[in-house]
Order: sequence, then C-alpha cells, then structure tokens
Amino acid sequence: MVVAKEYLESFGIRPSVQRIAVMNYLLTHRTHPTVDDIYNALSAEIPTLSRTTVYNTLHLLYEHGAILILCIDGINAHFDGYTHPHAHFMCSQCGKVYDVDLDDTSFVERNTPRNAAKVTDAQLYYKGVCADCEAKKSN
Amino acid sequence: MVVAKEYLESFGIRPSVQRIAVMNYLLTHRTHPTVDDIYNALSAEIPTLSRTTVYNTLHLLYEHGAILILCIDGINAHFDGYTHPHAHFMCSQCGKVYDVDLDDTSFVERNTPRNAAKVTDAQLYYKGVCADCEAKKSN
DNA sequence: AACAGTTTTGTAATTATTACAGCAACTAAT
DNA sequence: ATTAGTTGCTGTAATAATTACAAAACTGTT
Repeated sequence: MVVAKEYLESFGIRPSVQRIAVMNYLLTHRTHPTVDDIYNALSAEIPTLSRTTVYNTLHLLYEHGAILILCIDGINAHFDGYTHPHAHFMCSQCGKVYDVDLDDTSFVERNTPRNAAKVTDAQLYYKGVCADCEAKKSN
Repeated sequence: MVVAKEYLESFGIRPSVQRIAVMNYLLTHRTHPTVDDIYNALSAEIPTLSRTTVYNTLHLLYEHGAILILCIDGINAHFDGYTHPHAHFMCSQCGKVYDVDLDDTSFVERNTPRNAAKVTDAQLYYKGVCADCEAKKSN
C-alpha cells in the first residue's frame, strides 16, 4: 500500500484513500481489469466507493501518465498499471487481455505520424484466439 | 460502384444494395468514418436505410476481412476500407483519425503473442495532438 | 406464382460512460 | 480550534453507442 501511495506522489497525484486503492489494485493485479472489475474488487474494502469515483480516478491516473487505458474492442475499457512499453493481445472468445513483450520498441518512434504535433500514447494490439480457448474448443 | 460489388464478392459476401453502398463509401472515403458518418452520408441515396443495417453490414464486412474496425478511444468505432498494414493516429482534440504509413511491418509478426492460437488482427495506434489543432491553439 | 432462405428494418432494451450537484474531507491561515 | 476555501467523493440522472429481436421485404429457384 505504501508503494501505491509513493507511486501516485511521483506522478504529482494527491493520494486519497480511493486513489491509493485503485492504484494499488492495478499495481498488484496484472489482469487488465475493467472499471467493473476494479469497482467490484474494491467495494469490499471501501464499502462507500462510488463507480463514478473509479471512473474519475482512472482518468486522472491516465492524464498523469500513471496508467494505460486500453480500448481494444469497443466494449470495455481495460486498465493497466504497467506503463513500460509493451503490446497487448485480446482473446475474442474469452475476452482476456494478455501482455505481449516486445523484442524492440524502436518501431514506435520510427513510424511517428508526420502530422502529429505531439504524441501522448502509442499502443500495439493483437486480436485472436488464445491457446486456452482453442484447447477447449477441440474437446 | 462496380468496384465495391466485385470487392465484396472477392470476400465471399453477397452484394446487396446496402452492402455495396457501405463498402463503396469506405473505399472512396479514406476518412475513417464512424457508424453515424456512414449512416448520414448514405441516407440520402438510400432513404430507407436503417442504422441497424449499417451496424450489421460493418460487422459482416469485418468478419470477412474486408474492412478494419478501429477502437482507439472508447467513444466511437471508426471503420477503414483500406486493409493493407498501416497504423493510425488519432487527434484527441478534434477526433480525426489519420493514416500512418509504416516503413516496415515485420515487427507485427516478430512480436506475435506466445499464447495466441490464432491472430486475426493487429493494430498500431498513436494518440496525440495533430498539427492543425496545435496551430489553432497558438492563435 | 409460390416457396425457402436471406436481408433489412424499426423499435425496444441494454449498457458503458458522463454530467452534475450536493456533501464530506482536507488544508492553511488566523 | 474555527473558519474559509479548495479538493475529492458520492449518487442519481442523463446520454449515447450498440445490440436483440421480430416482423417485413427482398432474392433466387422450382
């Protein structure tokens, strides 16, 4: 919990109880949760938590560069507390989002859009079927 | 119009009037339109067109690999009739989506997710502020 | 023309997200 | 400690994108 607090402060974010809880959840769960995942998980420890607060907090964290927002399909936004450059893979069967390590991230800078005055974010997404779902299907 | 019809058939899609119109719109407008953009533009020539049909058609085209669906922000899906590998840049001020040419697309295959049984789609997105919006801001 | 299958339409439902306004908590100065 | 001022949280209500579904229209074939 101390880690999350200091992490927030390092991004210039004031550490409220709710912000620490959300940030901590993202730092300790590398599952790319949705707003509802986070809300449901934290409601137990913070019974007064509002869904709006989760939305507000996640946007605030994103604005300060503390987290990533992933919009892979158009259904749910997924959130990631691991901000080092990496890609994502979403299984269109089960909806899970997996991390994808990159051997070399230089292609991001190499292909920076010509007409961009400023680039704030770059994401590489894969979609397909994960090994788990493929195994289940062949049963 | 003939082009769109043959293009659909080459993907095994039966060419109805509505499907041809949607496909033709995407082939002749490289603007990454939203569902509403397409619906509004085609309502003139097909007054009976239903928004549901536009949704159905776009999903059908996507399933057959004839178009790309872009979910860059969580707000609107954007559609692209140009399926050759390329990236996209969205301006968070004006919402426009620009094409980004890639010098080399091999990084997509090089970083294919380990636990993917099948990859159906890969997208590289940039977010930021476009030159136009930056220029307006400094006035 | 009649039939079976496919496609389109329109309304209604669903659901993620945002707006907003009131309340609570915190900060800093007296 | 009290007050004023700011910041953050909450909950309801509104918004808006998307989907579900059933009926109507169309297509091609016998």
